[in-house]
Amino acid sequence: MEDRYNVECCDFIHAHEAVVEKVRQKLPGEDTLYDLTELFRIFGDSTRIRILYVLFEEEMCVCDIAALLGMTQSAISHQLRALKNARLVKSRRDGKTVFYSLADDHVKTIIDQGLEHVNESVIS
Amino acid sequence: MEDRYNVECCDFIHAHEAVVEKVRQKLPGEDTLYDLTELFRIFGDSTRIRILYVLFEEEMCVCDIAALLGMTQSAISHQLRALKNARLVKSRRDGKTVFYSLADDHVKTIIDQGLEHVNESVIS
DNA sequence: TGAACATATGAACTAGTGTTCATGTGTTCA
DNA sequence: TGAACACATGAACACTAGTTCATATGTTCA
Repeated sequence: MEDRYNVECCDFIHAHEAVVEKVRQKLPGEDTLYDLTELFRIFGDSTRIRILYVLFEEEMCVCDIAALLGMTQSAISHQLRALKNARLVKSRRDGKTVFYSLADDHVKTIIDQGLEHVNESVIS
Repeated sequence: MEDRYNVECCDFIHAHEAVVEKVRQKLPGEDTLYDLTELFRIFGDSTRIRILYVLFEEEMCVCDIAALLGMTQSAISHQLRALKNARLVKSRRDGKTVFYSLADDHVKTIIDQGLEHVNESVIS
Protein backbone atom coordinates (compact mmCIF):
# COMPACT_ATOMS: atom_id res chain seq x y z
CA MET A 1 0.00 0.00 0.00
CA GLU A 2 1.28 3.43 -0.87
CA ASP A 3 1.27 6.21 1.65
CA ARG A 4 -1.39 8.83 1.26
CA TYR A 5 -0.83 12.42 2.25
CA ASN A 6 -4.01 14.28 2.97
CA VAL A 7 -3.95 18.03 2.98
CA GLU A 8 -6.92 17.96 5.29
CA CYS A 9 -6.33 16.60 8.72
CA CYS A 10 -9.26 14.23 8.81
CA ASP A 11 -11.24 12.49 6.10
CA PHE A 12 -14.51 14.12 6.95
CA ILE A 13 -15.95 16.57 9.41
CA HIS A 14 -17.57 14.71 12.27
CA ALA A 15 -19.77 17.54 13.43
CA HIS A 16 -23.27 17.78 12.07
CA GLU A 17 -23.62 19.69 8.84
CA ALA A 18 -26.08 22.07 10.47
CA VAL A 19 -23.53 23.09 13.09
CA VAL A 20 -20.79 23.54 10.54
CA GLU A 21 -23.03 25.77 8.46
CA LYS A 22 -24.03 27.77 11.51
CA VAL A 23 -20.41 28.34 12.45
CA ARG A 24 -19.58 29.41 8.91
CA GLN A 25 -22.37 31.96 9.01
CA LYS A 26 -21.45 33.38 12.40
CA LEU A 27 -17.74 33.66 11.75
CA PRO A 28 -16.96 37.37 11.40
CA GLY A 29 -15.82 38.68 8.05
CA GLU A 30 -12.16 39.21 7.32
CA ASP A 31 -12.26 42.94 8.03
CA THR A 32 -14.09 42.59 11.33
CA LEU A 33 -11.82 39.74 12.33
CA TYR A 34 -8.78 41.88 11.61
CA ASP A 35 -10.10 44.87 13.55
CA LEU A 36 -11.07 42.70 16.49
CA THR A 37 -7.74 40.90 16.65
CA GLU A 38 -5.88 44.16 16.25
CA LEU A 39 -7.85 45.68 19.13
CA PHE A 40 -6.98 42.87 21.51
CA ARG A 41 -3.39 42.84 20.33
CA ILE A 42 -3.18 46.44 21.51
CA PHE A 43 -4.35 45.38 24.97
CA GLY A 44 -1.78 42.60 24.99
CA ASP A 45 1.17 44.68 26.07
CA SER A 46 1.98 45.67 29.63
CA THR A 47 3.22 49.13 28.76
CA ARG A 48 0.00 49.97 26.97
CA ILE A 49 -2.12 48.54 29.78
CA ARG A 50 -0.20 50.62 32.30
CA ILE A 51 -0.70 53.72 30.18
CA LEU A 52 -4.43 53.05 30.12
CA TYR A 53 -4.44 52.62 33.89
CA VAL A 54 -2.79 56.00 34.25
CA LEU A 55 -5.40 57.57 32.01
CA PHE A 56 -8.19 55.98 34.04
CA GLU A 57 -7.43 58.61 36.66
CA GLU A 58 -6.90 61.71 34.60
CA GLU A 59 -5.74 63.05 31.27
CA MET A 60 -1.99 63.40 31.27
CA CYS A 61 0.84 64.57 29.06
CA VAL A 62 3.36 62.26 27.42
CA CYS A 63 6.15 63.46 29.64
CA ASP A 64 4.33 62.77 32.88
CA ILE A 65 3.25 59.32 31.77
CA ALA A 66 6.85 58.50 30.92
CA ALA A 67 8.07 59.77 34.27
CA LEU A 68 5.33 57.95 36.16
CA LEU A 69 6.05 54.64 34.47
CA GLY A 70 9.80 55.09 34.46
CA MET A 71 10.12 54.81 30.70
CA THR A 72 11.52 56.98 27.94
CA GLN A 73 9.41 59.65 26.28
CA SER A 74 9.96 57.97 22.92
CA ALA A 75 8.68 54.59 24.01
CA ILE A 76 5.56 56.14 25.53
CA SER A 77 4.96 58.28 22.46
CA HIS A 78 5.18 55.25 20.17
CA GLN A 79 2.69 53.35 22.31
CA LEU A 80 0.34 56.30 22.57
CA ARG A 81 0.23 56.39 18.81
CA ALA A 82 -0.73 52.71 18.76
CA LEU A 83 -3.45 53.37 21.33
CA LYS A 84 -4.69 56.33 19.33
CA ASN A 85 -4.79 54.35 16.09
CA ALA A 86 -6.94 51.80 17.89
CA ARG A 87 -9.18 54.67 19.00
CA LEU A 88 -8.59 53.81 22.63
CA VAL A 89 -7.20 57.21 23.56
CA LYS A 90 -7.54 60.71 22.19
CA SER A 91 -5.33 63.74 22.49
CA ARG A 92 -5.55 67.49 22.69
CA ARG A 93 -2.75 69.98 22.39
CA ASP A 94 -2.28 72.83 24.83
CA GLY A 95 0.72 74.86 23.80
CA LYS A 96 3.78 72.66 23.78
CA THR A 97 2.04 69.98 25.74
CA VAL A 98 -0.17 67.19 24.38
CA PHE A 99 -2.67 65.71 26.78
CA TYR A 100 -3.92 62.18 26.30
CA SER A 101 -7.14 60.76 27.69
CA LEU A 102 -9.40 57.76 27.23
CA ALA A 103 -11.50 57.75 24.08
CA ASP A 104 -14.56 56.02 25.53
CA ASP A 105 -15.90 53.65 28.17
CA HIS A 106 -15.20 50.40 26.36
CA VAL A 107 -11.60 50.59 27.42
CA LYS A 108 -12.37 50.26 31.10
CA THR A 109 -15.12 47.72 30.53
CA ILE A 110 -12.89 45.44 28.52
CA ILE A 111 -10.05 45.63 31.02
CA ASP A 112 -12.44 45.03 33.92
CA GLN A 113 -13.81 41.93 32.20
CA GLY A 114 -10.27 40.73 31.67
CA LEU A 115 -9.46 41.33 35.32
CA GLU A 116 -12.54 39.42 36.38
CA HIS A 117 -11.46 36.45 34.31
CA VAL A 118 -7.92 36.56 35.65
CA ASN A 119 -9.07 36.78 39.25
CA GLU A 120 -11.63 34.01 38.93
CA SER A 121 -9.05 31.73 37.38
CA VAL A 122 -6.79 32.23 40.38
CA ILE A 123 -9.50 31.18 42.80
CA SER A 124 -10.47 27.97 41.08
CA MET B 1 2.67 72.92 44.31
CA GLU B 2 4.41 70.71 41.79
CA ASP B 3 6.98 68.10 42.69
CA ARG B 4 10.43 67.79 41.27
CA TYR B 5 11.44 64.33 40.10
CA ASN B 6 14.85 63.38 38.83
CA VAL B 7 14.00 61.60 35.62
CA GLU B 8 15.39 61.65 32.12
CA CYS B 9 12.35 62.80 30.23
CA CYS B 10 11.23 66.01 31.81
CA ASP B 11 12.47 68.19 34.61
CA PHE B 12 9.41 67.72 36.77
CA ILE B 13 6.06 66.03 36.75
CA HIS B 14 3.39 68.54 35.88
CA ALA B 15 0.47 66.62 37.29
CA HIS B 16 -0.56 67.22 40.87
CA GLU B 17 1.07 64.94 43.38
CA ALA B 18 -2.30 63.70 44.58
CA VAL B 19 -3.06 62.36 41.12
CA VAL B 20 0.37 60.80 40.77
CA GLU B 21 -0.01 59.05 44.10
CA LYS B 22 -3.51 57.87 43.19
CA VAL B 23 -2.25 56.39 39.94
CA ARG B 24 0.60 54.64 41.73
CA GLN B 25 -1.86 53.07 44.13
CA LYS B 26 -4.27 51.93 41.48
CA LEU B 27 -1.69 50.47 39.13
CA PRO B 28 -2.06 46.69 39.30
CA GLY B 29 0.75 44.65 40.79
CA GLU B 30 3.31 43.00 38.59
CA ASP B 31 1.63 39.58 38.73
CA THR B 32 -1.83 40.90 37.91
CA LEU B 33 -0.40 43.05 35.16
CA TYR B 34 1.31 40.05 33.66
CA ASP B 35 -1.80 37.87 33.79
CA LEU B 36 -3.95 40.61 32.32
CA THR B 37 -1.69 41.37 29.37
CA GLU B 38 -1.15 37.68 28.80
CA LEU B 39 -4.91 37.19 28.62
CA PHE B 40 -5.36 39.91 26.03
CA ARG B 41 -2.34 38.73 24.10
CA ILE B 42 -4.14 35.43 23.66
CA PHE B 43 -7.12 37.26 22.16
CA GLY B 44 -4.81 39.15 19.85
CA ASP B 45 -4.48 36.46 17.21
CA SER B 46 -6.98 35.81 14.44
CA THR B 47 -6.60 32.04 14.53
CA ARG B 48 -7.42 31.93 18.23
CA ILE B 49 -10.34 34.31 17.82
CA ARG B 50 -11.73 32.13 15.04
CA ILE B 51 -11.35 29.04 17.20
CA LEU B 52 -13.30 30.75 19.96
CA TYR B 53 -16.02 31.71 17.48
CA VAL B 54 -16.32 28.09 16.46
CA LEU B 55 -16.64 27.03 20.09
CA PHE B 56 -19.33 29.64 20.66
CA GLU B 57 -21.63 27.31 18.76
CA GLU B 58 -20.70 23.92 20.12
CA GLU B 59 -17.90 21.85 21.57
CA MET B 60 -15.81 20.41 18.78
CA CYS B 61 -12.81 18.15 18.22
CA VAL B 62 -9.41 19.37 17.06
CA CYS B 63 -9.80 17.73 13.70
CA ASP B 64 -13.10 19.40 12.90
CA ILE B 65 -11.88 22.82 13.95
CA ALA B 66 -8.87 22.42 11.69
CA ALA B 67 -11.05 21.34 8.77
CA LEU B 68 -13.54 24.13 9.39
CA LEU B 69 -10.86 26.81 9.49
CA GLY B 70 -8.77 25.29 6.74
CA MET B 71 -5.66 24.91 8.87
CA THR B 72 -3.42 22.05 9.90
CA GLN B 73 -4.20 19.92 12.92
CA SER B 74 -0.86 20.87 14.44
CA ALA B 75 -1.43 24.59 14.22
CA ILE B 76 -4.86 24.25 15.82
CA SER B 77 -3.54 21.98 18.53
CA HIS B 78 -0.81 24.45 19.43
CA GLN B 79 -3.31 27.28 19.67
CA LEU B 80 -5.76 25.20 21.67
CA ARG B 81 -3.03 24.63 24.20
CA ALA B 82 -2.48 28.38 24.44
CA LEU B 83 -6.20 28.91 24.92
CA LYS B 84 -6.30 26.20 27.56
CA ASN B 85 -3.33 27.64 29.45
CA ALA B 86 -5.21 30.92 29.55
CA ARG B 87 -8.21 29.01 30.93
CA LEU B 88 -10.34 30.18 28.02
CA VAL B 89 -11.23 26.68 26.84
CA LYS B 90 -11.45 23.28 28.46
CA SER B 91 -11.25 19.80 27.00
CA ARG B 92 -12.65 16.33 27.54
CA ARG B 93 -11.50 13.12 25.95
CA ASP B 94 -13.91 10.62 24.42
CA GLY B 95 -11.99 7.69 23.05
CA LYS B 96 -9.53 8.89 20.46
CA THR B 97 -11.24 12.24 20.18
CA VAL B 98 -10.67 15.29 22.34
CA PHE B 99 -13.50 17.79 22.49
CA TYR B 100 -12.84 21.41 23.27
CA SER B 101 -15.35 23.90 24.62
CA LEU B 102 -15.44 27.34 26.20
CA ALA B 103 -14.29 27.50 29.80
CA ASP B 104 -16.69 30.23 30.96
CA ASP B 105 -18.79 33.21 29.94
CA HIS B 106 -16.06 35.84 30.14
CA VAL B 107 -14.79 34.77 26.77
CA LYS B 108 -17.92 35.80 24.93
CA THR B 109 -18.39 38.93 27.03
CA ILE B 110 -14.89 40.17 26.33
CA ILE B 111 -15.14 39.52 22.61
CA ASP B 112 -18.56 41.17 22.45
CA GLN B 113 -17.19 44.26 24.17
CA GLY B 114 -14.34 44.30 21.67
CA LEU B 115 -16.78 44.00 18.79
CA GLU B 116 -18.85 46.84 20.17
CA HIS B 117 -15.79 49.06 20.29
CA VAL B 118 -14.73 48.13 16.79
CA ASN B 119 -18.19 48.73 15.35
CA GLU B 120 -18.64 52.05 17.13
CA SER B 121 -15.30 53.27 15.88
CA VAL B 122 -16.36 52.57 12.32
CA ILE B 123 -19.50 54.67 12.67
CA SER B 124 -17.90 57.75 14.16
C1' DT C 1 14.62 85.12 15.15
C1' DG C 2 16.71 81.71 17.82
C1' DA C 3 16.92 78.98 21.96
C1' DA C 4 14.51 75.80 24.82
C1' DC C 5 11.06 72.66 25.48
C1' DA C 6 7.44 68.82 24.44
C1' DT C 7 6.33 65.54 21.37
C1' DA C 8 6.59 62.65 17.05
C1' DT C 9 8.91 59.59 14.01
C1' DG C 10 12.00 56.61 11.17
C1' DA C 11 15.59 53.10 11.33
C1' DA C 12 17.85 49.46 13.64
C1' DC C 13 18.32 46.02 17.03
C1' DT C 14 16.52 42.36 19.84
C1' DA C 15 13.14 39.35 21.68
C1' DG C 16 9.18 36.98 20.98
C1' DT C 17 5.39 34.51 18.27
C1' DG C 18 2.72 31.45 14.80
C1' DT C 19 3.22 27.96 11.56
C1' DT C 20 5.31 23.92 9.64
C1' DC C 21 7.60 19.57 9.87
C1' DA C 22 8.69 15.45 11.97
C1' DT C 23 7.69 12.61 15.49
C1' DG C 24 5.75 11.05 19.99
C1' DT C 25 1.68 9.66 22.92
C1' DG C 26 -2.67 7.61 23.70
C1' DT C 27 -6.84 5.08 22.11
C1' DT C 28 -9.61 1.78 19.36
C1' DC C 29 -10.49 -2.25 16.83
C1' DA C 30 -9.63 -6.11 13.80
C1' DT D 1 -0.74 -7.42 18.94
C1' DG D 2 -0.28 -4.17 15.59
C1' DA D 3 -2.27 -1.05 12.39
C1' DA D 4 -4.91 3.08 12.03
C1' DC D 5 -6.54 7.09 13.93
C1' DA D 6 -6.73 11.59 16.81
C1' DC D 7 -4.10 14.55 19.10
C1' DA D 8 0.22 16.63 21.36
C1' DT D 9 4.76 18.47 21.16
C1' DG D 10 9.62 20.01 20.33
C1' DA D 11 12.68 22.26 17.02
C1' DA D 12 13.31 25.32 13.27
C1' DC D 13 12.01 29.02 10.44
C1' DA D 14 10.10 33.36 8.95
C1' DC D 15 7.89 37.21 10.55
C1' DT D 16 6.31 40.60 13.92
C1' DA D 17 6.60 43.90 17.58
C1' DG D 18 8.67 46.94 21.48
C1' DT D 19 12.46 49.66 22.74
C1' DT D 20 16.32 52.63 21.84
C1' DC D 21 18.77 56.12 19.35
C1' DA D 22 19.04 59.97 16.57
C1' DT D 23 16.58 63.43 14.66
C1' DA D 24 12.52 66.03 12.95
C1' DT D 25 8.32 68.78 13.93
C1' DG D 26 5.83 72.09 16.40
C1' DT D 27 5.20 75.59 20.11
C1' DT D 28 6.53 79.31 23.39
C1' DC D 29 9.09 83.09 24.93
C1' DA D 30 13.08 86.13 25.42
